[in-house]
Amino acid sequence: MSVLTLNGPRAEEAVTRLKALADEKRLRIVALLAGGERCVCHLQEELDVAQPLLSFHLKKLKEAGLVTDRRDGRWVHYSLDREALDELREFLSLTPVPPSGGSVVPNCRT
Amino acid sequence: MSVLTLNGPRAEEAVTRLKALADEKRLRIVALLAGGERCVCHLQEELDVAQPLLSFHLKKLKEAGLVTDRRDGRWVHYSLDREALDELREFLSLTPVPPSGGSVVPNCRT
DNA sequence: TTGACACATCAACAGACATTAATATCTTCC
DNA sequence: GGAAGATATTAATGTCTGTTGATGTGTCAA
Repeated sequence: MSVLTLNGPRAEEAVTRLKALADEKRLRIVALLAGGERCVCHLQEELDVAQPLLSFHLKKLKEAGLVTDRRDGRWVHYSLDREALDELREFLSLTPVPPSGGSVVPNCRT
Repeated sequence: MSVLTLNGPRAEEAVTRLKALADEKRLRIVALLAGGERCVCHLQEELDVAQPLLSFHLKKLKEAGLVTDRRDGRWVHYSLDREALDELREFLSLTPVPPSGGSVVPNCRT
């Protein structure tokens, strides 16, 4: 009975990534990065957000593995990790779980 | 011009749904419902979670439009709204945003 | 080396969220 | 009608998260 209980590292990672995306500002950051690499100053201008706050959000996305950063002199450039995003989308395809025929369910006959 | 700033109702809805999914218990609920309709008592048994807490999580999912409920006598059966989930997955395909060629970006030449 | 710039981190606070226990609502059965 | 079962709601509480202002770190240029 391969019941997909959805525990384990894959689910944990998915929750982390979903949490990272479940914020309007971070979603806009990701949308911008979907257009290609952007430096922080660029993002700051586009999003009209305080610099420490932007740094905070970028850190969240980075910790979730959704973006990567690259230092170039004074500037730091962020990119979207498309593979990570695709992984998440595939995860949300949710392979069906058959009703557990074995266990005795209370009264309802579902 | 057509810069996908990712505001508007679609993004709002996406954030709501992502928030709803960004929780381990709710993700497990959704995974179970991916196998078909389930009554609350069934979910309660499978998830080993207090009844009011389960009710709370189901409400979140319902408010996000990810599940629907159906009363049958004493029991309430929940189902996954596959269409809503597919919409979200499509949303995460993130149509690329071209770098804003017009605006003057500070110093970096990204 | 000094100052200016780009970005990250820290400390503190406010609001949001998950959890629990108690209670309410709705339905069925006697 | 009254009791019992299934589910939802409420209030109270602790924890997490987003936000802000101050400060730290790394890099370039003079």
